[in-house]
Amino acid sequence: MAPAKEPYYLTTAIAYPNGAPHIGHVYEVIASDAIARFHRLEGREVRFLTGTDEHGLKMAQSAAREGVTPFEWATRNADRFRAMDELYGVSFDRFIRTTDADHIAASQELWRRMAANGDIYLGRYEGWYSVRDEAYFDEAETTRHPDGRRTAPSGAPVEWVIEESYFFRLSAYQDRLLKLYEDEPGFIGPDARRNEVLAFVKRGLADLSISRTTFDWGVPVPDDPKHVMYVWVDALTNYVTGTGFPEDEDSFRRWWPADLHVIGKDIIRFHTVYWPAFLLSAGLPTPKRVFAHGFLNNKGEKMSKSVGNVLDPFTFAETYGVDAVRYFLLRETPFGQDGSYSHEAIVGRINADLANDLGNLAQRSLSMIAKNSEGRAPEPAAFSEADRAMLASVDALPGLVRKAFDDLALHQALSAIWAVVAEANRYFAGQEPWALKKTDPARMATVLYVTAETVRNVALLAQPFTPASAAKLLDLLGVAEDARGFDRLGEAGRLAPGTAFPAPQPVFPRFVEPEVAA
RNA sequence: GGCGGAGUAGCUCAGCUGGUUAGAGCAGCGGAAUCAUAAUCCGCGUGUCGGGGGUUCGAGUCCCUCCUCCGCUACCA
Repeated sequence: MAPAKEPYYLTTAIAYPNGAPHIGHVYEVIASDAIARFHRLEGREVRFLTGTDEHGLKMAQSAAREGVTPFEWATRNADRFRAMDELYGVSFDRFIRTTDADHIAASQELWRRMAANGDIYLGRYEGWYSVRDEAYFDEAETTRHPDGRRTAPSGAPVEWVIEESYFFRLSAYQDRLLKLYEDEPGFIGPDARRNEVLAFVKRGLADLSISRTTFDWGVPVPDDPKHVMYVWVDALTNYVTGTGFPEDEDSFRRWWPADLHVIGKDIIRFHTVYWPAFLLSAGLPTPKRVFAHGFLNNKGEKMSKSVGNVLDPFTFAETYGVDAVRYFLLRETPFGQDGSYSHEAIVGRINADLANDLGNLAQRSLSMIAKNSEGRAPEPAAFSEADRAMLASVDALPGLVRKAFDDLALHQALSAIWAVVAEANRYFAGQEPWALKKTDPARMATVLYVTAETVRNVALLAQPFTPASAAKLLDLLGVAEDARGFDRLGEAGRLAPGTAFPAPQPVFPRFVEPEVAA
């Protein structure tokens, strides 16, 4: 029996369900999903958490506008996020909602521990407050108009508000945070983001206002229910709630600290400054890694509702197919950098990489096997130099893919896999099995075997990225469902000659432009 | 302003601690093949490596300077 492997716990950021999900949400969850699937295929026990962040003034305001309770409003939208996750094959283990009872309990427990450590005190927060923005602004940020009105950068009116508020003694954590960044250089990725955070913390930290009294849609502060927690305190806590904290201690100890938080680049500070400080204060371990992905642009332009170029994930999947979208988003953009979407780009990837390179490679080799090998895995003769070179490239792949996942360079994993697909097409064309059919059938069988074995390995490694299509490919190769883990890569799982294959059928369809109505 | 990142073929980008004729994919052009989802394979690039200066036997790769773009510069997330 293989030695037990370390469990792996990863999370996405939780989405603020104050509207419909957009393609940026898809990007984050499928990248996280690929990582989760990768580790499961490696034989690790994985826990994958995603969900929604449902408190805060904006949710309450939207609900009021819709004439429903905040919880009803949150539920309506959370359901759409969950439906989107399910549509895209996101293999989460729990979809957490910050309105879940156990989460509210966990948030209050974390608060109590921070308070017990002397890091929470009651103070007063005052400043120029914009109700619409739900934010305070520095005086310098506001604009004073000739008629005496004062407005926020957004144009929303601001008023001078004095609010009783609990504060978190963030200022006390500067040195400990800097030590954390130094001791664990991989804590923040990519490196450029790490530099930003480092610079930010070195400038000095002020205490953080962590409660509100101006609205009540939030987690009540323990022993002082006229305060609700600042949304981020409660939101960040979801990551420990997801492990069973504080009730289920065994589960908590098993999964915490998280191996990875996948987040957008806009919320780095919350995850790499506030969150570890909260945890240190509460006496809990800090997560091992926080990785910030970039944003997706539409043809180089920011997506925004006002520009009207926001992509609807449901339409997107319907147009191109779930696996095609997953492949495109993870292949086209180096993970951690901003990416760009365009119809031409995605169609190029679908047709060139998926349909032509891999889909057609599978189809041309499998249909020859169907016709010339009785639909069974061929019996190879002695391997030639070319065969050995092909298989050597195949067997080198797992190492490259593992390295790429270690670095969270998902695009490099795909690039390495598809380099082998390209090599296989060269190998196949060079060996000309269709000509060998007449001159040297044994040799033909060997070439077909090597090609099928190559496709098997490629399909195994493609599972984290295009799970449904990879499964179809493995079905076509007669690979049993319990023989699809990464322990079957290479020699350990070589196709057994004589294995029956079902009739081949295309796995990756070409994208054909719809007829334009005249 | 300060800190950080980036500027390499039409497009998207690789190029680690300086070293033979600067690479890949896509697009384009020409050819081959016909097993295959008209897919595949082979061949074809005179690129001021943002500008200028410098160090060096030798720089896309180091130093200086200038230009352009982007991110961060706290309590909106």
